[in-house]
Amino acid sequence: MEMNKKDIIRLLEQIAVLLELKGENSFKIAAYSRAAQNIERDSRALSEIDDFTKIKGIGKGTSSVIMQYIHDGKSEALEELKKQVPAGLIPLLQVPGLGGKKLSRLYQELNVTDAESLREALVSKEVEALPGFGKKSAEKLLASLQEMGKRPERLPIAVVLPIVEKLNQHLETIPEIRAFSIAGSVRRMRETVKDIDFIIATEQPDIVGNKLLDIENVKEVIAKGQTKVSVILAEQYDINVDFRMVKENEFATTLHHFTGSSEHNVHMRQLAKSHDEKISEYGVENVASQEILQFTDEEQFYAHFNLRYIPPELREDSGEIEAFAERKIAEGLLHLSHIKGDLHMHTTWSDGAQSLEEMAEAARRKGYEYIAITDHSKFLRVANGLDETRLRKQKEEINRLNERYADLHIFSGVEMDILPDGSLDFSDKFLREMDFVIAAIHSSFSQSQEQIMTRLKNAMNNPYVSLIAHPTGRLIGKRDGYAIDMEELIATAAETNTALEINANPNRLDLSAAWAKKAQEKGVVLSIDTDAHNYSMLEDMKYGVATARKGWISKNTVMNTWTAEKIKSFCNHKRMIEK
DNA sequence: GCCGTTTTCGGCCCGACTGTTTTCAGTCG
Repeated sequence: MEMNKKDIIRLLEQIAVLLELKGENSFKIAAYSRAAQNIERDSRALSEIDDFTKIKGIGKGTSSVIMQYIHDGKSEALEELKKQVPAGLIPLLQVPGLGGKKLSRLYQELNVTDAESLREALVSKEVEALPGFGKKSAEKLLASLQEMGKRPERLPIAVVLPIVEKLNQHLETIPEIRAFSIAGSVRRMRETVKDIDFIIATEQPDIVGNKLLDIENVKEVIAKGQTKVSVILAEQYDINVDFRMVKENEFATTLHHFTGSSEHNVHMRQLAKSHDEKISEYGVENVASQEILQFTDEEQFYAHFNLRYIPPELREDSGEIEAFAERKIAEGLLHLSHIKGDLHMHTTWSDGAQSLEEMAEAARRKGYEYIAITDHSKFLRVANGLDETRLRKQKEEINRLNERYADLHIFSGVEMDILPDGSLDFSDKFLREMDFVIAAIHSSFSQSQEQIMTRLKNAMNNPYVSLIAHPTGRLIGKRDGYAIDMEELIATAAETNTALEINANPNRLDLSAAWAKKAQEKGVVLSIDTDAHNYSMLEDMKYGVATARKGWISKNTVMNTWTAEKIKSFCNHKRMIEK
């Protein structure tokens, strides 16, 4: 069996979960998950790693487990654990209130092996008779067992962002709030999130706490105290929202703490510890003097540790703490204010809601220097795709607008379909008339990887195609996208001078942060575009930028931070060399 | 299980909360 890194990572993670269920020493468990993490983070392919013990966090033990797995195609350590721990216990780790230790005891003493046998043991009151458990915990467990499976464990960020927006507006109206901020994985711009966290600075937690309960769609109040209000909102799905209330001088450290990731926090705390300091959500304590330092904002907090401000998107403990000790990386990182235009949007000519002129006016109001109008091509009938005649007509209108605007340049573009047979929707002869050609797949998603790659490579090898839109076709939490060999796509993009898109629509975020990072490493140019079908979708740019930042993308990599002139020469360059 | 100018043992991030306990273990973020 051909083994890859993902297999190794899965092996180590499986071992960690099974050890947890055995109630093993938590540091041993952590050692396996850390090993998995560090392998994932290592940019080398499996075949390029000759000595695993050279990777941090991997010693003799883990290394020999890995080597045996690679050599034999199976792992004795894993098989042994699987014999000791029933597979049905694994999903039960997700039940709130159940960790490895308790589950392990339920298995050993009551022979609980899956959700059904747990339910039986709860109903028959065997669980509450067990020392360390009790009536109350049994009731809670039964309740959360019923809730399980009613909704996906993590929600796509696109589902959550509008709710966060609504909460932001509600918090704005409470005068007793001195400052507030979203925290948690939403602030870090993870693709999926479990709950919503807000940090609130206030001197009047009682009043604020009451006003928080006025939020629309509160279905249940889980907790309401001096420091924390926790509610469940009944939105499209039920979602848990935690509000943490602290004093103003604790706000920065609390925000940092609850923004996470927990791996980032652990690393920061290790750093502090090496200076004889202790980080908690309330401040940084000097262990010797017991003096507690507080900060007016996160910038100061990081500065205390001689670090540049690390943006939330990067806080995943993937090397950011070392990197932001340097000025260079912090300053090269992309920022929303660097974006000069949007190179992918639709109008009423195809399936957009606003006219060409309306979209142009909206872009001017945003202060953009340029946009590309990229309506669908003729193949996409359902979207009223444009043929050659209509595109030429549209170009006339664009020319008229370009004459009128001194402050905005409009590229006459098209989002051209890559057809199922691998051909393109327009001839080279016609494409030459267009300023900016995007190619994209909108059909036959279920083709083999070979067919999909042939289509994409045909498009990238075309001298007039400057950009591949939403390269994987995924919809987060809804659709995986087509079968694609990303390494090959990135290599071809680099070879052919074709840019790849980070589609900013929060349902897509395609390329993902991780792939965008790989693409940048290989020298591929990126474009961050909203694919807007109406005014308000132009505002999605911030999510695209956040995704790029999560992938450590620097300003220079992104073509829509360039001048219009530079974009023109990028497109022309490809046309020249490939003629 | 990993790690080490306090190196072969004894740590490993910190604090709150909960329920079960007479002083704490387990879970969570």
